[in-house]
Amino acid sequence: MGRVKLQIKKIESTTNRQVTFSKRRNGLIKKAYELSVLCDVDVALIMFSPSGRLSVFSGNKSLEEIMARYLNLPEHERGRLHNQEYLEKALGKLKSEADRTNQDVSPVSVDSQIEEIQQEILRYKSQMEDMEKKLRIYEGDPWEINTICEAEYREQILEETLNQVRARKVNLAQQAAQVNGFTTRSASSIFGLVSSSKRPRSNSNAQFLGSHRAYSL
Amino acid sequence: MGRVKLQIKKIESTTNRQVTFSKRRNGLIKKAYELSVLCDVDVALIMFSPSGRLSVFSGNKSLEEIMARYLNLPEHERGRLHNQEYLEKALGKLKSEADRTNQDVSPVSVDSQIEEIQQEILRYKSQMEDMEKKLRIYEGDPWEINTICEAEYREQILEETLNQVRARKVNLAQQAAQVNGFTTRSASSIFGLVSSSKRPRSNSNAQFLGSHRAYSL
DNA sequence: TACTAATTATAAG
DNA sequence: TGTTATAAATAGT
Repeated sequence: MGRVKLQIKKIESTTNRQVTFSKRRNGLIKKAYELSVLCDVDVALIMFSPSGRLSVFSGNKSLEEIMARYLNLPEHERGRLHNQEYLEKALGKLKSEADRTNQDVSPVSVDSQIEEIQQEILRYKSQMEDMEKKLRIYEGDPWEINTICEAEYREQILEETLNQVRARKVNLAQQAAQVNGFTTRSASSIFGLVSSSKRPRSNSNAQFLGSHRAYSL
Repeated sequence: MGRVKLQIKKIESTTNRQVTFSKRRNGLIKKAYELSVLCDVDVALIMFSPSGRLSVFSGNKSLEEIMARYLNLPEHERGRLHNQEYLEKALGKLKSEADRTNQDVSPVSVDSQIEEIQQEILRYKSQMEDMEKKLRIYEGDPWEINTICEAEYREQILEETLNQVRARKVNLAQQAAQVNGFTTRSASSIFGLVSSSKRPRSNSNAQFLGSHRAYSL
């Protein structure tokens, strides 16, 4: 779509590429959004421009949730052939090309756009409900727990978190002790010392897979 | 694009929804592909249909690579506000459009509707920020805590919550024991016994119990 | 699945 | 950034 038909290959002109990126990125996100709403599909979309700039979209479920779901899939279900499938289809289509005629006129239905936005708000709502659910684990009234099993589940999560926080406290205390021991260091080196304290390597990507860990806020 | 303008909301007819999904899914993948080539962008796209069927696209880099890059980003760079960004842009467009076409039929004040919606979005935004702040206490990465004081604060809250949950567990266990001791009771009276167990006056972190109670789950 | 009318996206300016 | 002519996507059939 545009004044001329564009070949699908890297746009050489940098500025042109940037402009096109900006436009198409918005278009892609819009399409992803429409698909997620129209067809009730969970969509996750991540884009990294060459300059490293990140763009992201996800539907009602969070990006992390969708990625976790993908990662938890059995290997064979996340086959690597999807792109190829598409490319082959595209090639086939390429073989049978036809042309058409166009007409214009483009009335704008503000109302429908409003509805669109209202839908978006609904999605916000559902995101919030997600967070509510998570928050309930921590802040929810314990007296509303009705099974021992549920109580133990909450207990376990809380214990885990508590242990982590305690570990961090110890870690911070150690750092403080070290800093006290070397007061001749320049402020900058002290700061470097403090901020560079390493966190233990998170094993595997398990950290992303746990339900309540999915959000790191 | 089609014979009629389609409202962006879930398509009710199942078959219709499936057809639309199939078409738009291909369209979206094609767009993603074009963007990745034209602009040399890494794109990752994951879709889960309601029936659980997976569709996937990624550019030259693998999906896993892109996801890993995303997940390794500093927390604050993957904020949850991208949708909002889109939303606000859409609103802005809407407004200017309404202004441009305000000479034709517009019985209901479109502007006021928009303002209303904007207010609602702001409300959501601030509520979500609130919740995120709270959630951070529990789920926030402990390794981002930078002062012992803060660690102790979190520790205290977690301990309190944990104690409450444990108390509730004990309470539930006692109830279970009682029920076992009186199996001749009618089911209804047992149920009454369980649900009527009194809670001690909630102490301490009642401060948190306000906002999220508004929602029932 | 293929067609076509109508909508939507976007390349160029 | 906003506009316009044209290409592309797609809803209904």
